[in-house]
Amino acid sequence: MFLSDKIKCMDEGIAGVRKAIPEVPADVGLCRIMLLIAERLQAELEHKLRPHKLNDSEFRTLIALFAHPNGTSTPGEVCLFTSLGVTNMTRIANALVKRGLITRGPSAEDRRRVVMQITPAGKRFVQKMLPSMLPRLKLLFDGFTHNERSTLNRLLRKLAHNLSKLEHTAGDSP
Amino acid sequence: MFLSDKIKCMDEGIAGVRKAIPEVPADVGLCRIMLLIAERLQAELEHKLRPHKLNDSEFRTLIALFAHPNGTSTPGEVCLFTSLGVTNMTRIANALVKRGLITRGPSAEDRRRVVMQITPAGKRFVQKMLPSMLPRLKLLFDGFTHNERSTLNRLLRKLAHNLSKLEHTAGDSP
DNA sequence: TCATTTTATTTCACCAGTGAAATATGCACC
DNA sequence: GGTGCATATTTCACTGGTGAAATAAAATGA
Repeated sequence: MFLSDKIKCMDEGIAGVRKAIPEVPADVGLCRIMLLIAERLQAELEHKLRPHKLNDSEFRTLIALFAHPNGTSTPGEVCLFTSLGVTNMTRIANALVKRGLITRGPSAEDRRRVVMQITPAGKRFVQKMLPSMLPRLKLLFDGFTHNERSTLNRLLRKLAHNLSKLEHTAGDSP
Repeated sequence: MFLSDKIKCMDEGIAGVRKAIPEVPADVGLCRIMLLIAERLQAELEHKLRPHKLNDSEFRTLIALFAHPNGTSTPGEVCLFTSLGVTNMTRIANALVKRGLITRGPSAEDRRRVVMQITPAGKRFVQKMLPSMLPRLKLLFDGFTHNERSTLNRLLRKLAHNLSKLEHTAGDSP
């Protein structure tokens, strides 16, 4: 089922709810559409990776190492850049090691730490893979003017800012 | 860690990648920000539900039934409105039945089908729960003008349209 | 009518993320 | 120099989504 059909159904559904409980604002539609888009976007990102038996988390991890000086970093630091949970990193790194795209070993300076390093094969993979994703990315923003892109960017960051403020407040007060 | 910090780290990370591979466009940041927002938005939605031992999927299902004539529908139809996979519906319905919020039984007209019906307790739950989520939703769009909301809506739908077009094309051609 | 196809739901095995707790090391302060 | 706190990684049990296949009941049509 296509995303546009899902959105149509969602619109209908929300219209029904708002008829039953009129104080529900139209903004819930905005939220739901973002969730649907994100879901589909994630699927789109994984589309190219699947044939190579990698998922998006693993790819992000690989890219984080790629973009790092010496191609080395530690699990905790990689998680900062990728927004992945540290507890997932063990499994993700295992998978990448098994695929020969990174190596992993104990750190010399701090024996609590582990250093992950991208291998030459890993670098080649990123350098081949990343550009091959760009045409579809271009299509994704097809018809967007420069202005629209920057407006979208601004509005999303504004929303993110509000979300961050919400994180501070417990939220079950009144 | 707050969403705004995650976004800051993500921005840094992408800047690093773009320095290494300059043909990577800034649009990847737009994509990642949407994914981060969606993730956080989902968490926000589930925040209120968690004390009641429901997750968002279960709540959406309940609402779909609530908004339906007679409060009855079938798993397949509910999935249309909620964008949930049919295979999840069995588990979700099981949970809602156990909580006494819906009933489930065989259909009289078509014995392949199952009818799900919201119970009075389920209706009460929705009527109490939904309005209690509105204050935080209001905060979420705090500072957004009417115009900004509709622009965001328009741009997201435009993006969704492009995503739908991508779904048609296989995508691994050149 | 009876064989084929379509539709609806369920089951199952698998993948991926999460929080809490375990483990191990480093660091600071007395 | 040992005690207690902080940091880094891992393990584990649990939750939730997915696709493929099983099951069962219509619908189609020769």
